[in-house]
Amino acid sequence: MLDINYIRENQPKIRAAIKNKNVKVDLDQLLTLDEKRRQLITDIEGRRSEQNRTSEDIAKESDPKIKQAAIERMRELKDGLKEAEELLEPIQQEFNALLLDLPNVPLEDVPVGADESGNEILRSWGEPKKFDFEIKDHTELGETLGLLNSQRAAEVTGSRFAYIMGDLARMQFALLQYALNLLTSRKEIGRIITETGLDLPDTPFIPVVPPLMIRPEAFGRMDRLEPRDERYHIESDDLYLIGSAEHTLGPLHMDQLLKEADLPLRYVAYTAAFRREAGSYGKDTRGIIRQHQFDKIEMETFCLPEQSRKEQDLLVAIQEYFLRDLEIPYRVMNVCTGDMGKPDARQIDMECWMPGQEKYRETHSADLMTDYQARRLSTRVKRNDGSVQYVHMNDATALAMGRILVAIMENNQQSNGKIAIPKILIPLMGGQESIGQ
RNA sequence: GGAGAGGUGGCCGAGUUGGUCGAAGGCGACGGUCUCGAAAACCGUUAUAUCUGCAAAGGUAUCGAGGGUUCGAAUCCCUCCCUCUCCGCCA
Repeated sequence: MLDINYIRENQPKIRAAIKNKNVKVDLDQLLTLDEKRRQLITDIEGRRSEQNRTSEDIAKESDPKIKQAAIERMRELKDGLKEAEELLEPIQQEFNALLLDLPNVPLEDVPVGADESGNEILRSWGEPKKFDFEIKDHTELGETLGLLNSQRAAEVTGSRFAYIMGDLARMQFALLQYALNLLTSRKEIGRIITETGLDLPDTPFIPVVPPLMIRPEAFGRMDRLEPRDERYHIESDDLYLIGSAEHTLGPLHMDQLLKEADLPLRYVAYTAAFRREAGSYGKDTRGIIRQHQFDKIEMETFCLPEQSRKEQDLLVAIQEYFLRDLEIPYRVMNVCTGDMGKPDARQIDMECWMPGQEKYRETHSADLMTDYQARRLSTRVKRNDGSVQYVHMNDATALAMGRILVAIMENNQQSNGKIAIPKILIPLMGGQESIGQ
């Protein structure tokens, strides 16, 4: 949600954001309603003011005649007030709805574009691997080595589910251990900050095991309830399954007023993520690139407004650090206006090279929400000077298990059919160097 | 699932015979006195949102949410939501 004062004063910017993000919201209607709404509010508050004064007079007045006259006046005021309030209500409702529909405004360096093709490559690392043998994609590797069973999962649960088994399952836990070790270490975070040249506190991430279900209200306040088609809903309890740990990490501080000294707050969670993948029929039907359920390590941070941009850069730096450690070729994408999320002010994606598809595929995302979510959630910070501001929020993938496993499997496959375990994970897998006997 | 208690400001916590209660008190935070400095002590300040306004300032709303009674509601009535405790069940 945007600040109505900001909207009034920055109409060209908002118009551009609506257009570039390819959203349909009637800004003129919003502004008209705002005008009407404020007129009515001024009128109503004037009446209330008189009501309050008269009420005090009644309490103090001893002359029964005057008192009776005042009571009569109060009755009149009450009726007039009711009328005015009934006039305001529908206007306020439509106003609120339109306000919530407005997307966040992209930052200046976000490329303008209609869709994925407008995304900008910021940089890339590593070369797409060349193999001197016939390569397999992860599906084939997984089936051959007994690491994936989609057939059985389809029978037990349905399509887009899989059993991840054996050493691949062990690798998932090794990845978890590896990422958690790094993110919870003040020293490591400090090192990444220094190496990246960012001027930020070295606050480590607080590990969290959050709820996997969420109430519609909290979901809505995160602005993630829509598109509802994409969500799993448990009707008996009116709860939704989260599509990302972000969904229950973000509302961790809703309706709270934090202290400046509390920030930044950095959280990392490991959860399953549930997505219905409505409208993506036929896309990525093979393997585990696109699943209804996948495990993900997710970072979510709350910080001071003036630091949020750097904070996002830090999250991106961490993602790159992971991918380099894992020796996976990747590129960093500056996601364009038409492809980014509604609450995002800036979205950076990581794309990993997937030899099985001969393509870069999205594995990570880093979203800077500025104060857009915080305003809905009412997560504020009391600054040292006494002023109150909305915090800025960032969320970013640490490691999305399905896709990162795919990247490792396909990039590390060897001519003998085995999969080399990334060096960084070997100690976490008991010294084992490859998968497949 | 059964029974009970409760939801008040950054936090804790008074206030329920309806008016002068945005709300005592404590803690915290901030400013000051004292000190070389700090602690302690003492003095003072300290909610949020919104509307009008260039500002100064003022108005309005907010005691879980919504509705009702009343000239007037944190206080009374109704509905809903949430939390906690005990019992049952259970990893």
